[in-house]
Order: sequence, then C-alpha cells, then structure tokens
Amino acid sequence: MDNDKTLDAAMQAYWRTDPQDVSINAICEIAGVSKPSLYRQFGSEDGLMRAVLDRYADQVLSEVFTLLQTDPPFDDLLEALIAYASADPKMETGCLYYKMRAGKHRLGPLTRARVEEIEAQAQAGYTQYLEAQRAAGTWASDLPAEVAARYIVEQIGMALSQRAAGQERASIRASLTLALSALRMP
Amino acid sequence: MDNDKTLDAAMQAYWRTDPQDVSINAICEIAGVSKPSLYRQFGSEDGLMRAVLDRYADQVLSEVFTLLQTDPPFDDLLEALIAYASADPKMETGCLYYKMRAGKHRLGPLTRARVEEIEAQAQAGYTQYLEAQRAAGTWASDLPAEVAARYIVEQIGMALSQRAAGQERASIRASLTLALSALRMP
DNA sequence: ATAATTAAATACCATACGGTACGAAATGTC
DNA sequence: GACATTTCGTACCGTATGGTATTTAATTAT
Repeated sequence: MDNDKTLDAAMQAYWRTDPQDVSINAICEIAGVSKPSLYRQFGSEDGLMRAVLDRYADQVLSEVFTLLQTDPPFDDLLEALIAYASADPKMETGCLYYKMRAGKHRLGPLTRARVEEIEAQAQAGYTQYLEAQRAAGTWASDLPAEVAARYIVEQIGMALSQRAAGQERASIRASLTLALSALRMP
Repeated sequence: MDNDKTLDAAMQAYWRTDPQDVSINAICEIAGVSKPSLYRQFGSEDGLMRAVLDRYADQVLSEVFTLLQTDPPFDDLLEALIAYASADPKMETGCLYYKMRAGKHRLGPLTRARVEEIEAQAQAGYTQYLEAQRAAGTWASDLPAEVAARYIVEQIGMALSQRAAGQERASIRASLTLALSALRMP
C-alpha cells in the first residue's frame, strides 16, 4: 500500500471541504485503499488526521515559517501575508490547519496536540519576528509583540476561512488590509 | 406538549455547545419530549433549528439591532460592541447565530435561508447606521459604509467565536479593540 | 357510559459511522 | 514445488443518527 498516495488523497479531501465532513470510508474510496489497510498504517482516524496535518505542515505551512525567518521588512511581510491569504490559488478552499483549529474540540488527542503545537510555533515565530522588527526600527508600535502576533494569526485565519466560504477575493483583501493596518499605528 | 419549553431547551443546547454537536435525540431527552411529538411540531431537524433561530433573533439579536437604531455616537457604539462581544456573560459560549453561520453549508435550507436573512439585515443595519454617522460628522472615514459594515460584522463574529473557544476576555477585548480602531483612521 | 376523535409514546426503520475478525492471496524461503 | 509468513480485503460488529408506523392513552361528543 502506497502510504504517500493515501496521505495525499486524505489531505486533499480534508482540505477541499472540511475534516469533519470527510469520513474514513470516503477517504478509502478516493485513495483506492481498503479500510483495514488504512487502519494498519495509521491506527485510527485520529492517527490519520495527525499524519495528514504533519504532511500539511511540511508541504504548506513551512513556506510561511520560512518567509518569517528571512526577516522581511514589516510592510513587505504584511503585503505578502495579505496576498497569500486573499489571493493565492492554493488557498482557494481555505487552510487545512485553520479548519482543524476551528473544530479543535472535535479532534482526537493526537491531532489536537499537533494543532496546538503549530499554534504555539506560529505564535512564537511571529513574536520573535516582531521583536526583531521593532529592534531594527522597521516596526514602530507600543503594542506588546505577543498581542500583535496573536492578532496577525487570528486575522489571517479569518481571511482564510472567508476564502473557504467563497467570499470574493477583493472583499477579503480589503478587510484584511484594514485589519492589519491597525498594527502600523503608534 | 409545551412548544416554548422545547424551543428554549433546544436553544440552550445549541447555544452552549454547537448546533452540529446536538442531536435530535439529545434535545428530546433534555426537553422531556418524545421524538414524534417534536417532529409533529417542527417537521424536521431543519424546521426545529429554524424555529430556534427565529427565537434567538427575537430574544437576543434584537437587542443589538435596537441599539443600532438609536444611532449612538460612533465611539459609543464601538465601545458597546466591544463590551458586548468580549465581556457580556450571556455570550460566554459565543453567539448561536454566528455558530450557525460558521457551519452554514451543513444547515438545512430553512435554517440557512434564515441565517442569510439575518446576515443581510445586519449588513443593512450597520451600513445605514454608518452612513448616518458620516452625515452627522461623528464618523470621519473615506471607507465605503458597506465595507466598514462587513468588517464590523466579521470582527464581532471572530471575537464571539473566540469566546466560544474559551479564550481570555482581556485578550479578546484587546484584539477587538485593535481591529475596530482601524475604522477611526482616515 | 359509550363511541369517536385527537394526542402522545413505544418501538422500530434505513443508513452511515468508526473500527475489526477472519479468510484469501501474495510473497519470500528452503 | 511445498511450506511459512506476511499482506490484504470482504464481510461484519456495535453504535448513533434522522425520521416514522403503529399502538396506547387521553379527551371530547353524544
């Protein structure tokens, strides 16, 4: 049985619609895999979802984390985030991570733990980035970096969930731009 | 069979957790009503949810709409909205309307239609209010009123879903204040 | 008091879910 | 070629869901 092919199929299915709308049966069908095979590989639905989320973090989220670590100027970062969340075709059906996060209380323990791990990682990444920007004088604000970091994470998440809901890109872009512009004020 | 008592029980159950996590069976149990009785009154799960949403609009949402129609000064309105979303004990588990809206694609046609009706009503209400405020000189911004209206609706929704997720009030208040402050800029 | 009508609940569908026991097929080993 | 071992899939389990047919209880009319 092809492990990667199964994970890809599951990831696409979870991502396109929503993790809680995709049953194990459906995944088996689209992946062309029998149910016992899938359970032998991943142990449980929770195990599968966790493996999918790992893969998603590797293949998709890493891009953003990498961008953060190059310490782009604050305005560039905002512009990149806005473009990413409001227009990137990859995010046309939203972000799988944020979808899982939105339904966190329905997740199994493995997947939930991974979601919280990513949450902490994102929070730390943005905080660190913002402190560096403030030190460099490219971000002038008296806001605590943690607060701003949380704010960014939430606003991006909102934009991505709006994309999942089919809202128009221009409207999402306008809202997100407005929201993030609040970070530029003293 | 006591119609109001059933609706109240269903509303509380849907509201406390999430509409999609409460089964008809559970509602029958907590309302002390047999399933056929419930179906005789409301026809279907969709019918029940729609009736519940009607009741919720009447008992809860109307308060906000009423406030809007008194045309309070812009800053007062924002302060009231922030307090309402981030601290009102009634909203400790979030807002039933926003919960339904978040899972719109899972709703039946009746409930979905009502959700969209309320959405349009809110959008129109805020837009009208903002235009009045602009005319009165209490809101100086070159933002289209529709854009600002949509923005407010979304930000309030986000704050309320954060409350449902158990986030700290102070943190929610900080984020929401930051987000809405963007509307004061020219 | 008895018959007719209405209200209600028990007990049941069919379906879909996550998960698994067990037999069949394929693979490797000598 | 024959045996041991591992891989795989059919067919099933228990449970929960939304929804209903049918029987029982309560009410009303006469």
